[in-house]
Amino acid sequence: MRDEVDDLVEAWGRERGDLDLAPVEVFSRISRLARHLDLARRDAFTAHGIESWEFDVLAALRRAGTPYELSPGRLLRETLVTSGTMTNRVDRLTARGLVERLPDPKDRRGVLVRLTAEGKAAVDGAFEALLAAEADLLADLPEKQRTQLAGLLRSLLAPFS
Amino acid sequence: MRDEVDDLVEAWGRERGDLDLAPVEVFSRISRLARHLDLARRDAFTAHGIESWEFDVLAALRRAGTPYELSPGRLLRETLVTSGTMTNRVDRLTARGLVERLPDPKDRRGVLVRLTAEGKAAVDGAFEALLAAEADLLADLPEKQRTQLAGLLRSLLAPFS
DNA sequence: TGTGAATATCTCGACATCAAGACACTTCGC
DNA sequence: GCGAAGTGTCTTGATGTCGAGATATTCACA
Repeated sequence: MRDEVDDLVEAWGRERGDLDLAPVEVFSRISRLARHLDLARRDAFTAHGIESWEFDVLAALRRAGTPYELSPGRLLRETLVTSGTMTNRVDRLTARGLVERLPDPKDRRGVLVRLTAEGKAAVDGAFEALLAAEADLLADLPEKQRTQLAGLLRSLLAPFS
Repeated sequence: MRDEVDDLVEAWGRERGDLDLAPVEVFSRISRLARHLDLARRDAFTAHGIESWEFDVLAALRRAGTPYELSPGRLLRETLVTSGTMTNRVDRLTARGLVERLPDPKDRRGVLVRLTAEGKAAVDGAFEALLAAEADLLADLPEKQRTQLAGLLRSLLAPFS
């Protein structure tokens, strides 16, 4: 079975046969899979009427557990965006009624963002759709190999944490 | 060895113990690795005075082989951006002297984008730096496992091609 | 050869993001 | 307690990308 990266490596090999292209075999596939995955996510979420960035924020709140509240600062660290972006996102999610802003009782500088009942329903539905779509992509991979893959990826990712 | 995704899966497991989170173990790691890799790429390229988007375009031309010419249309398919974006990118690369635009002798609607000598030197240097940085990230992974990982990723990616 | 569909590129307006700075409140040391 | 440094959030301006539309040329076919 051949993929796009085989072509990529072949082309580079023709032009730069002096280089060891082994890293490309791994990292180029990771980048491309991430791009395809983004599109698959987008599709899965569209069916549930939410966008990827909305899911990122709602999912962080959902994972926090009841009462589903986090500060904007915490949210931006979870989702790796800047504060200006998070302000904008919370604005739009508030306008859609999926979250609400409340003053932080412990710190009068601060604000808490809380999932509404609709927000919780939306994120739960979207997450199930995402898992289903992802499970499809993995359907051809036997469980043993899937576990092996997860383990290898973990060993690459762990140094960053 | 534990990574960020172990935490993520643990949090979801607390909240949604009813769901099979196996896909997250694979795809969330792929997404996160892609993000970290982007940053590593950025760093490697910065040392060579070019940006990631510049590399994407220059590398497509470089891989095409002499005379290092491709049409804007071909470039946008290679790099997965829209035509408006490619026009803008070619403008900026032309301003930097890394590529030049020439009329397509075969099709008077068309244009060819050609790598200049400086462009070729820039992309070759940047690619070597990228390979070195990526090799570092793989340093702890024995060759056998690296090959195994590449193969597993290929089997996920191939269906998209 | 002429006509309409397809193709190739560029232009333009909208928009999400980032980065830097402003503002309010809190915390810590004296 | 008082002042300075730190923290948390929001505002603002710049920028890169997308998407739709405009223009020019080529292609298919009658």
